[in-house]
Amino acid sequence: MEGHRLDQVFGAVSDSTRRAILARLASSEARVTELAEAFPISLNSTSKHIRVLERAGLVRREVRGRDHVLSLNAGPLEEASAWIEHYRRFWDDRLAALDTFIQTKREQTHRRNPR
Amino acid sequence: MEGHRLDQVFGAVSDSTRRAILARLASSEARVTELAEAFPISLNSTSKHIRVLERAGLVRREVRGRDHVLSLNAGPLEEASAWIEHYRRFWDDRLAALDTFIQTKREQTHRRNPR
DNA sequence: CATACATTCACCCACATGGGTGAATGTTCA
DNA sequence: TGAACATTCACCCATGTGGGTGAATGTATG
Repeated sequence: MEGHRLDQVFGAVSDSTRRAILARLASSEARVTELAEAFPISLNSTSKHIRVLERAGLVRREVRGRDHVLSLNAGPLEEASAWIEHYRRFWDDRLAALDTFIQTKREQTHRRNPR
Repeated sequence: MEGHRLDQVFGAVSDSTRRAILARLASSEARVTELAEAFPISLNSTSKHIRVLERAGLVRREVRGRDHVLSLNAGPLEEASAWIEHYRRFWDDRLAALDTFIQTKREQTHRRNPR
């Protein structure tokens, strides 16, 4: 089955630690160690999470000497957003149709039992 | 780390087979076997995928005799959408700020080197 | 009742992942 | 150069998952 990129993006944000990392990076860029200190997991675990986010294109890395500075890149969320919105639109339409149906039913009932 | 529901929703849609199942269910409800026939995986694999989608609340099951009829429930995508939109908004703001910055820089340059 | 059909359950396998520890590598700086 | 620091690499472990097969369960129907 195709869809490699969406797999990675959705997979990356399906972990709450990684979502927290993204939230942290939204306020400002940070080093790996800084991120590790902000969460109750080891430095190495943090490093792995960052790699997952990087693979999905959601985090960019700039090596400055011995520091690796991470920053948020929300670009890849574009496609994910489009995918979700498609279903939300479908859903809204479906709810609207249901509403129309109920409305019609009610009118029919009124016609059959007037007041 | 909290965030259980988003984990399940994002995790569910991070697999392209499951996204295909959702796409199929968007056109009409279907039985487990019907879905299994539509994809190059076994009936049992399909059943497992459906369970994942059900756990995330994206698919509802109605048992009619010996048939289990699945239907799409896009409701849980609401929260997922909100999460993504938050970052997209951040991203748009950031791009706008960058644009303003470039604009300002350009004006400064013009002031320094007038025509 | 007996049979066919729909679905799940109970396993198996290979592989990814989220967590950890300790060592290796690379960079800064006194 | 040598020491301190930042990060990754190479492992280990438990668990989940995507795939499979074969048996068990439950329902419909001749």
